[in-house]
Amino acid sequence: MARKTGSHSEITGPKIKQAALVLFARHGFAAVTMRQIAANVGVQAGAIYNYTPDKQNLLFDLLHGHMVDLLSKWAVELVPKNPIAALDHFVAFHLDFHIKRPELVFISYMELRNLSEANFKVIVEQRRIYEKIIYNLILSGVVSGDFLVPDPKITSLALIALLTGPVDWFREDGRLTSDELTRQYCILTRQALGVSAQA
Amino acid sequence: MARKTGSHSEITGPKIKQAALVLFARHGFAAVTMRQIAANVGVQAGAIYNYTPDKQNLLFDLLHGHMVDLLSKWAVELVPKNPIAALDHFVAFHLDFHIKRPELVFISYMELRNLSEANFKVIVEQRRIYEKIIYNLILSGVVSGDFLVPDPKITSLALIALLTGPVDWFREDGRLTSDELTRQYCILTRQALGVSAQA
DNA sequence: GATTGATCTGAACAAATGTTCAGTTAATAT
DNA sequence: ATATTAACTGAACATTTGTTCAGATCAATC
Repeated sequence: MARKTGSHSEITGPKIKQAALVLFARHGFAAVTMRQIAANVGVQAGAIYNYTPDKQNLLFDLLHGHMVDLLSKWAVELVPKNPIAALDHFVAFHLDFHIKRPELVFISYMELRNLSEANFKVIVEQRRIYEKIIYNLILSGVVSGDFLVPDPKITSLALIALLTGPVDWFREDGRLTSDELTRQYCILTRQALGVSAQA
Repeated sequence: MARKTGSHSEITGPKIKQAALVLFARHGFAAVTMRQIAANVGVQAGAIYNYTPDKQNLLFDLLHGHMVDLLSKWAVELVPKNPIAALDHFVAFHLDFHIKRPELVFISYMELRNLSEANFKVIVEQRRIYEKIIYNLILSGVVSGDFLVPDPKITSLALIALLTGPVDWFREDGRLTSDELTRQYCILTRQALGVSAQA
C-alpha cells in the first residue's frame, strides 16, 4: 500500500493542521508525537513532512495564522468614534473572536515558549500591536473623560485578562448564550473603567 | 564516585522539587527530562527516585502543595464582615499570594492535563473550594446591596481571571510596587462589582 | 493507454526517554 | 575503629522520539 484513494494535498494539509491544533491544545506541544498527529489524519508519520519542514513549523503556523487572523479582522471593523461605544464594540469583537477559537487561544498562551527564538519574536510583536490597540482605546476614553482609571497601561493588560477569561469556561451549549455573555461583559468592563452609570 | 560530600536527604529533596518547579514552568512538564532536573540539582537521574516514585508524582506534589498552601492560608485570614472591606481584603490576599508564586500559578493552570485521572480530581476539587469562597463573597455583597452585578457566578469567574492576570506581567522590580498594584486592583474590582464611588 | 508527477507507505536511523538496580561512598552509631 | 545504613553513581534496559528516504501507488495529462 502507498498512496491512499482520494488522497489530495488540499485535503490532507488542512487536516494535519487541524489535528495538530487539537492535539497540541489537549496534551501540549512537547507531549504530542508526529505519529499521533498522523494517526488522527489517517496517514503515516512520514507523510506529514510533505506539508511542514518540521514539528516546530507546525506550531508556528498555527500561532502565526491565529494572530494574522485576529489583527486583520480587527482592521476591517468599523469602530465608533465615541470611546464608550468603541469599548462595547471591542468587548464584543474580542469575546466573539476568542470564544470561537478556544484551542488556538490556549496554545497561543502556553506554547509560546516552545517556539524557536526567531519565531517567538514574530508572535510577540503581533501581540504587542494588539495590546496597543486596547491601550489607545482606553487612553482616548480617559482623555475624553468617559473613563476613570488609575493607570491606562495596567488597565489595558487587566482588560485583556478579563476578556480572555471566558475562553476557559464558556460553552456554546451552556446556560449562557454568547449574546448574554457579551452584554454582561460590556457592563463589567464599563464599570471596571469607571464609566458613570447614566452613560 | 557515589555519595557526595555533605549530601543529605533534607537538602536534596527540596532541591529536586524546586528544580522541577522551575523547569516545568519554563519548558513544560512533558518537555523536561529527569536528567535535566538531576543536573540542576547536581545529581544523577537515578537519585531522584529516592524522593519520588515517578515523574508524575513530582508534578502532583507541586500542584497539590500549592493548593493546600492557598486554602490553609486563606483559612487563617481575618476577613471583615463588611462586603466591601472583605472584597478589598480578598483582592490583597489573592494578589499577594499569587504574585509571590508565579511558577506555581503557571503550572497549576497549564499542567493540569498532565495529571493522572485520580490526581486531577484531587486538584479540581481544591479549586472548586476556592472558587466557592469568592462566589460567597460576591453573593453576600449582592444581598447586602453593596455590589451591583448581573450574575454572581460569572462575576466570580471573571474576578479570578482579572486578579490572576498580573502574575503574567508583574515584576517586583518593575515600575509598580506590589502595594500600588493592590491599591489599583482594589479600585478596579470595586468598580467592576458596581460599588458606588462614595463608599 | 502510457507517462508523469504528486502523494503516501513502511522501514530504518540515531538520539533521547523514564526507570531500575547492583555496587560504591560517606555519614552515623556502636 | 568498625559496622551499618542512607544517599548516590553509573551503566543498563526497553521504548519512543523526530526525521529521512527509496519505492509503491494513484490521479491527471497527453
